[in-house]
Amino acid sequence: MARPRQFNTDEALEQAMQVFWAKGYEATSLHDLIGAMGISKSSFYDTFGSKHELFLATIDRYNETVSSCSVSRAIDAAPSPRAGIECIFRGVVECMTKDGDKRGCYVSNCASEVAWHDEAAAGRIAEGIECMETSFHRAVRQGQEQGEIGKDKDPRALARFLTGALNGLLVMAKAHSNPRALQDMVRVTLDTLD
Amino acid sequence: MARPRQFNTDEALEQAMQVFWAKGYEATSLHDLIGAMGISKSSFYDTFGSKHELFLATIDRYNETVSSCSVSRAIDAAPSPRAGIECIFRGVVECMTKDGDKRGCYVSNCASEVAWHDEAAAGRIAEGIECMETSFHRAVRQGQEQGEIGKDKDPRALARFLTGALNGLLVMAKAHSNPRALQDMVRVTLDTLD
DNA sequence: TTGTTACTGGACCATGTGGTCCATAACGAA
DNA sequence: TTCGTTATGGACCACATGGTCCAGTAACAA
Repeated sequence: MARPRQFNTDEALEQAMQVFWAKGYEATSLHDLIGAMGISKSSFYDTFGSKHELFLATIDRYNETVSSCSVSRAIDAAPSPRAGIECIFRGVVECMTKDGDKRGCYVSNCASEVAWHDEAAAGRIAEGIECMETSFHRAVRQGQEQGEIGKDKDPRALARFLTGALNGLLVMAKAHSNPRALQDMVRVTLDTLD
Repeated sequence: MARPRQFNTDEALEQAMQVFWAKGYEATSLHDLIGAMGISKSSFYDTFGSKHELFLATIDRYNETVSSCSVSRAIDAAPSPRAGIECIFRGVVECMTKDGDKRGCYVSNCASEVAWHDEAAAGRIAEGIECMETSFHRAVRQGQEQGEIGKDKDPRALARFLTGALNGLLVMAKAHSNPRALQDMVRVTLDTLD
Protein backbone atom coordinates (compact mmCIF):
# COMPACT_ATOMS: atom_id res chain seq x y z
CA MET A 1 0.00 0.00 0.00
CA ALA A 2 1.08 3.50 -0.71
CA ARG A 3 -0.48 6.88 -0.49
CA PRO A 4 -4.00 6.85 0.91
CA ARG A 5 -6.94 8.49 -0.82
CA GLN A 6 -6.72 12.25 -0.74
CA PHE A 7 -10.14 13.57 -1.56
CA ASN A 8 -13.08 12.44 0.45
CA THR A 9 -15.30 10.23 -1.68
CA ASP A 10 -18.31 10.77 0.54
CA GLU A 11 -17.95 14.49 0.43
CA ALA A 12 -17.65 14.45 -3.34
CA LEU A 13 -20.74 12.26 -3.53
CA GLU A 14 -22.57 14.69 -1.33
CA GLN A 15 -21.67 17.60 -3.59
CA ALA A 16 -22.71 15.65 -6.65
CA MET A 17 -26.05 14.91 -5.03
CA GLN A 18 -26.56 18.58 -4.34
CA VAL A 19 -26.03 19.42 -7.99
CA PHE A 20 -28.33 16.69 -9.26
CA TRP A 21 -30.84 17.78 -6.67
CA ALA A 22 -30.69 21.40 -7.74
CA LYS A 23 -30.64 20.93 -11.52
CA GLY A 24 -32.04 17.48 -12.25
CA TYR A 25 -30.18 14.61 -13.87
CA GLU A 26 -30.39 15.61 -17.51
CA ALA A 27 -29.64 19.25 -16.93
CA THR A 28 -26.50 18.45 -14.97
CA SER A 29 -23.30 18.28 -16.99
CA LEU A 30 -20.00 16.67 -16.16
CA HIS A 31 -18.60 20.15 -15.98
CA ASP A 32 -21.10 21.01 -13.24
CA LEU A 33 -20.29 17.85 -11.37
CA ILE A 34 -16.51 17.97 -11.30
CA GLY A 35 -16.74 21.65 -10.46
CA ALA A 36 -18.91 21.00 -7.44
CA MET A 37 -17.01 17.89 -6.40
CA GLY A 38 -13.69 19.65 -6.66
CA ILE A 39 -11.96 16.80 -8.42
CA SER A 40 -10.50 16.32 -11.87
CA LYS A 41 -12.24 14.65 -14.74
CA SER A 42 -9.76 11.79 -14.54
CA SER A 43 -10.45 11.21 -10.90
CA PHE A 44 -14.12 11.44 -11.62
CA TYR A 45 -14.07 8.55 -14.06
CA ASP A 46 -11.58 6.56 -12.04
CA THR A 47 -13.66 6.77 -8.92
CA PHE A 48 -17.26 6.93 -10.06
CA GLY A 49 -17.24 5.27 -13.46
CA SER A 50 -19.72 7.48 -15.28
CA LYS A 51 -22.28 10.17 -14.83
CA HIS A 52 -25.01 7.58 -14.57
CA GLU A 53 -23.22 5.39 -12.04
CA LEU A 54 -22.54 8.48 -9.98
CA PHE A 55 -26.19 9.35 -10.18
CA LEU A 56 -27.23 5.96 -8.87
CA ALA A 57 -24.71 6.32 -6.08
CA THR A 58 -26.21 9.64 -5.06
CA ILE A 59 -29.65 8.08 -4.74
CA ASP A 60 -28.18 5.35 -2.57
CA ARG A 61 -26.49 7.96 -0.49
CA TYR A 62 -29.70 9.93 -0.15
CA ASN A 63 -31.56 6.84 0.97
CA GLU A 64 -28.90 6.00 3.50
CA THR A 65 -28.28 9.39 4.97
CA VAL A 66 -31.09 11.83 4.22
CA SER A 67 -34.28 9.97 3.48
CA SER A 68 -34.02 7.32 6.14
CA CYS A 69 -33.40 9.98 8.74
CA SER A 70 -35.34 13.10 7.87
CA VAL A 71 -38.83 11.80 8.45
CA SER A 72 -37.87 9.55 11.35
CA ARG A 73 -35.82 12.27 12.93
CA ALA A 74 -38.59 14.85 12.68
CA ILE A 75 -40.95 12.41 14.33
CA ASP A 76 -38.52 11.53 17.08
CA ALA A 77 -37.75 15.18 17.72
CA ALA A 78 -41.40 16.14 18.10
CA PRO A 79 -43.28 15.86 21.40
CA SER A 80 -45.49 13.12 19.96
CA PRO A 81 -45.80 11.01 16.81
CA ARG A 82 -48.75 12.98 15.52
CA ALA A 83 -47.01 16.26 16.23
CA GLY A 84 -44.06 14.89 14.28
CA ILE A 85 -46.19 14.17 11.25
CA GLU A 86 -47.75 17.60 11.44
CA CYS A 87 -44.35 19.14 11.80
CA ILE A 88 -43.13 17.51 8.60
CA PHE A 89 -46.01 18.78 6.52
CA ARG A 90 -45.94 22.26 7.95
CA GLY A 91 -42.20 22.34 7.58
CA VAL A 92 -42.45 21.57 3.89
CA VAL A 93 -44.97 24.37 3.37
CA GLU A 94 -42.82 26.83 5.22
CA CYS A 95 -39.65 25.79 3.47
CA MET A 96 -41.14 25.85 -0.01
CA THR A 97 -42.87 29.19 0.38
CA LYS A 98 -40.53 31.27 2.53
CA ASP A 99 -36.90 30.95 1.57
CA GLY A 100 -35.41 30.16 -1.79
CA ASP A 101 -35.07 26.42 -1.34
CA LYS A 102 -37.67 25.02 -3.68
CA ARG A 103 -35.71 21.94 -4.59
CA GLY A 104 -38.14 19.70 -2.81
CA CYS A 105 -37.29 16.09 -2.06
CA TYR A 106 -34.49 14.50 -4.03
CA VAL A 107 -36.08 11.11 -4.37
CA SER A 108 -39.39 12.65 -5.32
CA ASN A 109 -37.73 14.74 -8.01
CA CYS A 110 -35.91 11.70 -9.32
CA ALA A 111 -39.15 9.77 -9.41
CA SER A 112 -40.73 12.39 -11.61
CA GLU A 113 -37.81 12.89 -13.90
CA VAL A 114 -36.19 9.54 -14.48
CA ALA A 115 -38.03 6.75 -12.66
CA TRP A 116 -39.76 5.33 -15.63
CA HIS A 117 -36.95 5.66 -18.17
CA ASP A 118 -34.27 4.36 -15.89
CA GLU A 119 -34.75 0.96 -14.38
CA ALA A 120 -31.65 1.01 -12.23
CA ALA A 121 -32.65 4.32 -10.72
CA ALA A 122 -36.27 3.27 -10.34
CA GLY A 123 -35.37 0.48 -7.92
CA ARG A 124 -33.44 2.83 -5.71
CA ILE A 125 -36.15 5.46 -5.89
CA ALA A 126 -38.74 2.89 -4.87
CA GLU A 127 -36.56 2.06 -1.89
CA GLY A 128 -36.50 5.71 -0.94
CA ILE A 129 -40.27 5.99 -1.17
CA GLU A 130 -40.73 2.82 0.85
CA CYS A 131 -38.41 4.21 3.43
CA MET A 132 -40.63 7.24 3.87
CA GLU A 133 -43.61 4.94 4.11
CA THR A 134 -41.93 2.90 6.81
CA SER A 135 -41.17 5.96 8.88
CA PHE A 136 -44.73 7.17 8.60
CA HIS A 137 -45.98 3.69 9.43
CA ARG A 138 -44.02 3.66 12.65
CA ALA A 139 -45.29 7.10 13.56
CA VAL A 140 -48.89 6.17 12.84
CA ARG A 141 -48.75 3.05 14.97
CA GLN A 142 -47.13 4.90 17.82
CA GLY A 143 -49.72 7.62 17.48
CA GLN A 144 -52.47 5.05 17.61
CA GLU A 145 -50.99 3.48 20.73
CA GLN A 146 -50.90 6.88 22.35
CA GLY A 147 -54.49 7.53 21.31
CA GLU A 148 -53.82 10.59 19.19
CA ILE A 149 -54.51 8.86 15.88
CA GLY A 150 -57.74 6.99 15.21
CA LYS A 151 -57.34 3.32 16.04
CA ASP A 152 -59.85 2.29 13.42
CA LYS A 153 -57.48 3.32 10.63
CA ASP A 154 -55.25 0.89 8.79
CA PRO A 155 -51.77 2.13 9.69
CA ARG A 156 -50.19 0.82 6.50
CA ALA A 157 -52.77 2.53 4.32
CA LEU A 158 -52.44 5.71 6.30
CA ALA A 159 -48.67 5.62 5.95
CA ARG A 160 -48.95 5.17 2.22
CA PHE A 161 -51.44 7.97 2.04
CA LEU A 162 -49.18 10.30 3.97
CA THR A 163 -46.25 9.44 1.74
CA GLY A 164 -48.30 10.22 -1.34
CA ALA A 165 -49.71 13.39 0.14
CA LEU A 166 -46.26 14.62 1.01
CA ASN A 167 -45.07 14.03 -2.53
CA GLY A 168 -48.13 15.77 -3.86
CA LEU A 169 -47.54 18.70 -1.61
CA LEU A 170 -44.03 19.02 -2.96
CA VAL A 171 -45.23 19.08 -6.54
CA MET A 172 -47.92 21.64 -5.74
CA ALA A 173 -45.44 23.80 -3.91
CA LYS A 174 -43.12 23.96 -6.89
CA ALA A 175 -45.77 25.49 -9.09
CA HIS A 176 -48.19 27.14 -6.72
CA SER A 177 -46.52 29.86 -4.78
CA ASN A 178 -49.79 30.53 -2.98
CA PRO A 179 -49.24 29.30 0.59
CA ARG A 180 -52.95 29.17 1.34
CA ALA A 181 -53.49 26.39 -1.17
CA LEU A 182 -50.70 24.40 0.43
CA GLN A 183 -51.99 25.06 3.91
CA ASP A 184 -55.46 23.94 2.85
CA MET A 185 -54.00 20.77 1.47
CA VAL A 186 -52.08 20.06 4.64
CA ARG A 187 -55.08 20.73 6.83
CA VAL A 188 -57.25 18.20 5.04
CA THR A 189 -54.39 15.71 4.98
CA LEU A 190 -53.84 15.95 8.70
CA ASP A 191 -57.55 15.67 9.40
CA THR A 192 -57.41 12.10 8.17
CA LEU A 193 -55.47 11.21 11.30
CA ASP A 194 -58.42 11.86 13.59
CA MET B 1 -51.72 36.58 -50.47
CA ALA B 2 -50.41 33.38 -51.96
CA ARG B 3 -50.14 29.81 -50.84
CA PRO B 4 -51.81 29.04 -47.52
CA ARG B 5 -50.06 27.28 -44.66
CA GLN B 6 -49.36 23.65 -45.40
CA PHE B 7 -48.51 21.94 -42.17
CA ASN B 8 -50.92 22.12 -39.31
CA THR B 9 -49.44 24.19 -36.52
CA ASP B 10 -51.71 22.69 -33.91
CA GLU B 11 -50.85 19.19 -34.92
CA ALA B 12 -47.15 19.94 -34.78
CA LEU B 13 -47.61 21.48 -31.35
CA GLU B 14 -49.45 18.38 -30.24
CA GLN B 15 -46.61 16.15 -31.38
CA ALA B 16 -44.06 18.37 -29.67
CA MET B 17 -46.04 18.14 -26.45
CA GLN B 18 -46.06 14.38 -26.70
CA VAL B 19 -42.28 14.31 -26.94
CA PHE B 20 -41.75 16.73 -24.07
CA TRP B 21 -44.27 14.72 -22.09
CA ALA B 22 -42.50 11.46 -22.75
CA LYS B 23 -38.91 12.59 -22.29
CA GLY B 24 -38.99 15.76 -20.25
CA TYR B 25 -37.78 19.19 -21.37
CA GLU B 26 -34.06 18.82 -20.92
CA ALA B 27 -33.87 15.35 -22.38
CA THR B 28 -35.69 16.40 -25.52
CA SER B 29 -33.49 17.56 -28.38
CA LEU B 30 -34.37 19.60 -31.41
CA HIS B 31 -33.76 16.50 -33.44
CA ASP B 32 -36.45 14.68 -31.45
CA LEU B 33 -38.83 17.57 -31.89
CA ILE B 34 -38.57 18.19 -35.60
CA GLY B 35 -38.70 14.43 -36.16
CA ALA B 36 -41.96 14.10 -34.26
CA MET B 37 -43.43 17.29 -35.65
CA GLY B 38 -42.60 16.30 -39.19
CA ILE B 39 -41.27 19.71 -40.17
CA SER B 40 -37.89 21.07 -41.13
CA LYS B 41 -35.53 22.84 -38.81
CA SER B 42 -36.10 26.04 -40.75
CA SER B 43 -39.85 25.85 -40.36
CA PHE B 44 -39.36 25.02 -36.74
CA TYR B 45 -37.52 28.23 -35.99
CA ASP B 46 -39.69 30.30 -38.32
CA THR B 47 -42.86 29.13 -36.67
CA PHE B 48 -41.98 28.46 -33.05
CA GLY B 49 -38.97 30.65 -32.39
CA SER B 50 -36.96 28.37 -30.15
CA LYS B 51 -37.10 25.19 -28.18
CA HIS B 52 -38.07 27.11 -25.08
CA GLU B 53 -40.83 29.13 -26.73
CA LEU B 54 -42.19 25.91 -28.18
CA PHE B 55 -42.12 24.38 -24.74
CA LEU B 56 -44.14 27.22 -23.27
CA ALA B 57 -46.60 26.88 -26.12
CA THR B 58 -47.07 23.19 -25.37
CA ILE B 59 -47.95 23.97 -21.76
CA ASP B 60 -50.49 26.51 -22.96
CA ARG B 61 -51.89 23.95 -25.31
CA TYR B 62 -52.08 21.37 -22.57
CA ASN B 63 -53.93 23.78 -20.34
CA GLU B 64 -56.35 24.68 -23.08
CA THR B 65 -57.07 21.25 -24.45
CA VAL B 66 -56.09 18.48 -22.06
CA SER B 67 -55.99 19.78 -18.52
CA SER B 68 -59.10 21.91 -18.61
CA CYS B 69 -61.05 19.01 -20.00
CA SER B 70 -59.77 15.76 -18.56
CA VAL B 71 -60.86 16.22 -14.98
CA SER B 72 -64.05 18.08 -15.85
CA ARG B 73 -64.90 15.57 -18.52
CA ALA B 74 -64.37 12.58 -16.25
CA ILE B 75 -66.64 14.18 -13.70
CA ASP B 76 -69.30 15.01 -16.24
CA ALA B 77 -69.17 11.53 -17.71
CA ALA B 78 -69.63 9.81 -14.36
CA PRO B 79 -73.05 9.13 -12.86
CA SER B 80 -72.37 11.59 -10.04
CA PRO B 81 -69.70 14.14 -9.01
CA ARG B 82 -68.31 11.88 -6.33
CA ALA B 83 -68.21 8.93 -8.69
CA GLY B 84 -66.34 11.17 -11.10
CA ILE B 85 -63.70 12.00 -8.54
CA GLU B 86 -63.32 8.34 -7.65
CA CYS B 87 -63.11 7.46 -11.29
CA ILE B 88 -60.22 9.85 -11.82
CA PHE B 89 -58.13 8.43 -8.99
CA ARG B 90 -58.86 4.81 -9.84
CA GLY B 91 -58.18 5.56 -13.48
CA VAL B 92 -54.75 6.91 -12.65
CA VAL B 93 -53.89 3.81 -10.64
CA GLU B 94 -55.04 1.53 -13.39
CA CYS B 95 -53.29 3.46 -16.11
CA MET B 96 -49.99 3.73 -14.24
CA THR B 97 -49.87 0.08 -13.20
CA LYS B 98 -51.37 -1.82 -16.09
CA ASP B 99 -50.21 -0.65 -19.47
CA GLY B 100 -46.97 1.01 -20.40
CA ASP B 101 -48.12 4.59 -20.11
CA LYS B 102 -46.33 5.86 -17.07
CA ARG B 103 -45.86 9.38 -18.33
CA GLY B 104 -48.23 10.76 -15.75
CA CYS B 105 -49.62 14.26 -16.04
CA TYR B 106 -47.77 16.71 -18.26
CA VAL B 107 -48.24 19.72 -16.05
CA SER B 108 -47.27 17.75 -12.98
CA ASN B 109 -44.10 16.54 -14.67
CA CYS B 110 -43.28 20.05 -15.75
CA ALA B 111 -43.83 21.31 -12.23
CA SER B 112 -41.27 18.84 -10.91
CA GLU B 113 -38.71 19.35 -13.60
CA VAL B 114 -38.68 23.00 -14.52
CA ALA B 115 -41.15 25.00 -12.44
CA TRP B 116 -38.66 26.55 -10.15
CA HIS B 117 -35.88 27.22 -12.67
CA ASP B 118 -38.14 28.60 -15.32
CA GLU B 119 -40.33 31.55 -14.41
CA ALA B 120 -42.16 31.71 -17.70
CA ALA B 121 -43.07 28.06 -17.47
CA ALA B 122 -43.95 28.30 -13.81
CA GLY B 123 -46.77 30.72 -14.45
CA ARG B 124 -48.34 28.45 -17.01
CA ILE B 125 -47.87 25.41 -14.81
CA ALA B 126 -49.56 27.20 -11.95
CA GLU B 127 -52.47 27.91 -14.28
CA GLY B 128 -52.68 24.23 -15.08
CA ILE B 129 -52.71 23.26 -11.44
CA GLU B 130 -55.33 25.87 -10.65
CA CYS B 131 -57.40 24.53 -13.46
CA MET B 132 -57.41 21.08 -11.87
CA GLU B 133 -58.32 22.68 -8.59
CA THR B 134 -61.23 24.49 -10.18
CA SER B 135 -62.59 21.32 -11.71
CA PHE B 136 -62.38 19.51 -8.41
CA HIS B 137 -63.97 22.47 -6.69
CA ARG B 138 -66.95 22.31 -8.95
CA ALA B 139 -67.28 18.57 -8.43
CA VAL B 140 -67.04 18.89 -4.67
CA ARG B 141 -69.72 21.55 -4.51
CA GLN B 142 -72.01 19.59 -6.74
CA GLY B 143 -71.36 16.50 -4.65
CA GLN B 144 -72.22 18.42 -1.53
CA GLU B 145 -75.45 19.67 -3.05
CA GLN B 146 -76.36 16.11 -3.91
CA GLY B 147 -75.50 14.98 -0.42
CA GLU B 148 -72.75 12.53 -1.36
CA ILE B 149 -69.93 14.66 -0.01
CA GLY B 150 -69.91 15.95 3.56
CA LYS B 151 -71.40 19.42 3.72
CA ASP B 152 -69.24 20.39 6.66
CA LYS B 153 -66.12 20.37 4.49
CA ASP B 154 -64.62 23.47 2.96
CA PRO B 155 -64.98 22.79 -0.76
CA ARG B 156 -62.01 24.93 -1.71
CA ALA B 157 -59.74 23.16 0.76
CA LEU B 158 -61.03 19.80 -0.36
CA ALA B 159 -60.40 20.68 -3.98
CA ARG B 160 -56.86 21.73 -3.19
CA PHE B 161 -56.33 18.58 -1.25
CA LEU B 162 -57.59 16.42 -4.09
CA THR B 163 -55.34 18.24 -6.54
CA GLY B 164 -52.34 17.63 -4.32
CA ALA B 165 -53.28 14.04 -3.66
CA LEU B 166 -53.61 13.37 -7.37
CA ASN B 167 -50.17 14.81 -8.01
CA GLY B 168 -48.77 12.76 -5.18
CA LEU B 169 -50.35 9.64 -6.53
CA LEU B 170 -48.69 10.27 -9.87
CA VAL B 171 -45.27 10.61 -8.28
CA MET B 172 -45.75 7.48 -6.21
CA ALA B 173 -46.93 5.55 -9.23
CA LYS B 174 -43.81 6.40 -11.18
CA ALA B 175 -41.57 4.77 -8.63
CA HIS B 176 -43.75 2.31 -6.82
CA SER B 177 -45.01 -0.33 -9.17
CA ASN B 178 -46.89 -1.94 -6.28
CA PRO B 179 -50.57 -1.30 -7.02
CA ARG B 180 -51.62 -2.03 -3.45
CA ALA B 181 -49.75 0.98 -2.15
CA LEU B 182 -51.47 3.17 -4.70
CA GLN B 183 -54.86 1.66 -3.94
CA ASP B 184 -54.31 2.27 -0.24
CA MET B 185 -53.46 5.84 -0.94
CA VAL B 186 -56.55 6.33 -3.06
CA ARG B 187 -58.81 4.71 -0.49
CA VAL B 188 -57.72 7.04 2.27
CA THR B 189 -57.91 10.01 -0.08
CA LEU B 190 -61.48 9.22 -1.10
CA ASP B 191 -62.51 8.65 2.52
CA THR B 192 -62.00 12.34 3.16
CA LEU B 193 -65.07 13.01 1.05
CA ASP B 194 -67.43 11.39 3.56
C1' DT C 1 -47.45 33.71 -66.42
C1' DT C 2 -45.93 36.08 -62.75
C1' DG C 3 -45.45 37.29 -58.00
C1' DT C 4 -45.87 35.91 -53.41
C1' DT C 5 -45.51 32.95 -49.99
C1' DA C 6 -44.57 28.40 -47.31
C1' DC C 7 -41.52 25.31 -46.81
C1' DT C 8 -37.30 22.35 -47.33
C1' DG C 9 -32.62 20.60 -46.99
C1' DG C 10 -28.31 21.36 -46.09
C1' DA C 11 -24.28 24.08 -45.02
C1' DC C 12 -22.45 26.25 -41.24
C1' DC C 13 -21.63 27.95 -36.47
C1' DA C 14 -19.55 27.82 -31.80
C1' DT C 15 -19.90 25.37 -28.04
C1' DG C 16 -21.00 21.48 -25.11
C1' DT C 17 -21.48 16.56 -24.51
C1' DG C 18 -19.88 12.27 -22.00
C1' DG C 19 -15.87 9.82 -22.19
C1' DT C 20 -10.75 8.04 -22.89
C1' DC C 21 -5.90 8.31 -22.43
C1' DC C 22 -1.52 9.46 -20.76
C1' DA C 23 2.55 11.77 -19.09
C1' DT C 24 3.52 13.73 -14.92
C1' DA C 25 3.54 14.97 -10.11
C1' DA C 26 2.88 14.14 -5.25
C1' DC C 27 3.32 11.23 -1.55
C1' DG C 28 3.60 7.44 1.77
C1' DA C 29 5.30 2.79 2.90
C1' DA C 30 8.93 -0.48 2.56
C1' DT D 1 15.74 5.48 -2.49
C1' DT D 2 12.61 2.90 -4.64
C1' DC D 3 8.13 1.34 -5.66
C1' DG D 4 3.19 1.50 -5.81
C1' DT D 5 -0.56 4.35 -5.60
C1' DT D 6 -3.49 8.45 -6.00
C1' DA D 7 -4.21 12.18 -8.17
C1' DT D 8 -3.95 16.01 -11.82
C1' DG D 9 -4.43 18.63 -16.17
C1' DG D 10 -4.76 18.60 -20.68
C1' DA D 11 -4.95 16.58 -25.24
C1' DC D 12 -8.09 14.21 -27.80
C1' DC D 13 -12.35 11.84 -29.40
C1' DA D 14 -16.74 11.66 -32.09
C1' DC D 15 -20.78 13.38 -31.91
C1' DA D 16 -24.86 16.27 -30.22
C1' DT D 17 -26.37 20.71 -28.98
C1' DG D 18 -29.43 24.84 -30.07
C1' DG D 19 -29.39 28.01 -33.52
C1' DT D 20 -28.70 30.82 -38.15
C1' DC D 21 -28.75 31.40 -42.93
C1' DC D 22 -29.90 30.84 -47.57
C1' DA D 23 -30.58 29.03 -52.18
C1' DG D 24 -34.01 26.42 -54.08
C1' DT D 25 -38.62 24.44 -54.73
C1' DA D 26 -43.45 23.86 -54.67
C1' DA D 27 -47.95 25.67 -54.63
C1' DC D 28 -51.23 28.84 -54.98
C1' DA D 29 -53.63 33.67 -56.17
C1' DA D 30 -53.95 37.21 -59.27
